[in-house]
Amino acid sequence: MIAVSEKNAPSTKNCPHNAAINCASCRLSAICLPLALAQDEIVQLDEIVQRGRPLQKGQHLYREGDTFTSIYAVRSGSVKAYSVSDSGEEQVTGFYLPGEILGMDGIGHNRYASSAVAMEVAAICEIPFANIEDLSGKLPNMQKHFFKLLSQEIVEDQQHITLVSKHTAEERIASLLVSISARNARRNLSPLSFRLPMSRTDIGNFLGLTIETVSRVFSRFAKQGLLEIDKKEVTVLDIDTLKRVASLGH
Amino acid sequence: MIAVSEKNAPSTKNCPHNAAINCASCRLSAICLPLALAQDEIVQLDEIVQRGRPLQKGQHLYREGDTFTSIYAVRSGSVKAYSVSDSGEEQVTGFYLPGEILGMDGIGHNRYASSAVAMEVAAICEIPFANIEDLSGKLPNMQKHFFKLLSQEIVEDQQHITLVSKHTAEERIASLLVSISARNARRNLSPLSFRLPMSRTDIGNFLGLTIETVSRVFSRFAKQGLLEIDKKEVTVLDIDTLKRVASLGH
DNA sequence: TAACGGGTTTGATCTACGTCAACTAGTGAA
DNA sequence: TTCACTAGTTGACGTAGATCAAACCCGTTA
Repeated sequence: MIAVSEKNAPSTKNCPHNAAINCASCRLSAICLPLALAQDEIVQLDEIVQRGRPLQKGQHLYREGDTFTSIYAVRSGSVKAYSVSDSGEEQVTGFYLPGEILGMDGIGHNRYASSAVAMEVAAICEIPFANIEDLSGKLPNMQKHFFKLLSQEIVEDQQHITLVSKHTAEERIASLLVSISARNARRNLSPLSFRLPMSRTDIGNFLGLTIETVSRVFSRFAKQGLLEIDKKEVTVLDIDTLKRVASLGH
Repeated sequence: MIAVSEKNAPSTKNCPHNAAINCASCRLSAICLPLALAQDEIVQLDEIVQRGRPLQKGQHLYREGDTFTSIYAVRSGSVKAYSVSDSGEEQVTGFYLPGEILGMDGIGHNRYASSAVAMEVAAICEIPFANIEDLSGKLPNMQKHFFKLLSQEIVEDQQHITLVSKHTAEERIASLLVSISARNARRNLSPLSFRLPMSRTDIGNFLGLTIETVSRVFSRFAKQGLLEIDKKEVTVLDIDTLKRVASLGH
């Protein structure tokens, strides 16, 4: 909500984080919401999308318990979602990169079930959910796409359950690296050389490991020649082995 | 698909598993799909619901990879869903009791992402998804309800991730027991005395534990006077402590 | 220049749970 | 009755990863 309420503020038009004026011309259109829509339908989507000024690192997009109003698409930068359980411990529930949608956990109870915070400067598109519901009633493509999106998130979460409940530390971390690599490839970025936007603490929390274990596994992978890692900068040297480790049962 | 294709076979009309002829008169209507619909809308839902002959224990409702056609509501008995990863190991993804909906993981890619098998004799309602999409386009209540259902499953899966990645064996098992107890209460069954429909193996798999650990924790809970357990028959003696253990951070 | 603080790495030790193995209790077949 | 088979329990022991503890790195501030 914060910092994304104003539409198309003139002063931000030339900022790289605001390059897209509309969905049709957005370079992410092939992987983001427009993906499933026809040309004329994208225009209708475009009318309900609100583009705000970029979030700074550490700024929240929404907080757990806030009244649910909108879902969000990442346009640039990256966002992490996390929830805090009754017992007070934090659980990182996801990392969101450009073209990815977050906030859908709020639909079920009209309150966000998690908080979302920028891990670096990030530009976000806000899409009010009431408008999505309207549009979904009119455009079968839109309805179908949202059913699919939600369902896919269920499947991904279930795969993540398998990952954290049945796989070793090495498999979990290889899996995360392969996932980020593939998501970069989708955006035509290098799948072998990239910067991890999240801290070791976030990685550990997301994967159900301690920060020390994360650090040790990175070191071990480097020693084995699978990758080079300098702080957050990763260069994958042997993606095939990494993929094998990632999908190894044990 | 198997065994649920024929509609209202006359021979099953008097079977207890076929007590409901329609959604409006079904004793689960308050917790199942009709929950969100108006009287006249339930009639429309009713027209697309297919009620089949009961599944026997061990029979599959659908299998991972099958073309997605329908979602299912449990009318009696119980069903477990599980998926098999590339690496071959099984992951139990959920247990479904009367009034609960399964199969929604198939929407995303037009194939079921898991298999569903009856854990005991079970009556199932099949609802073709194409009809749900049609109806959702016409009835905003229906669309809204399905968005909510899907979103709630996301939130539950994320809570399950927290459970298996951050909680001890005792907390996980207490949590499962409290969940089953609450779901029984919703159906006006005793929350303190019930039969677990699933095996120790299934419980362990679902919670990311071995069968031995499950067994030991049950024994420990019994020794501490929290419950009595005889094979699958559970009597909860101290639900408050059990709930405390279930939501304990550590 | 030093002092500070957050994020990260590395080593030493501990522990919850997994693994392996033996045993019990049903259940059903012949 | 015995045999076989499956599900569950219990005990002894091993281990992956947690915990505890130092130290390091690198901006920032004083």
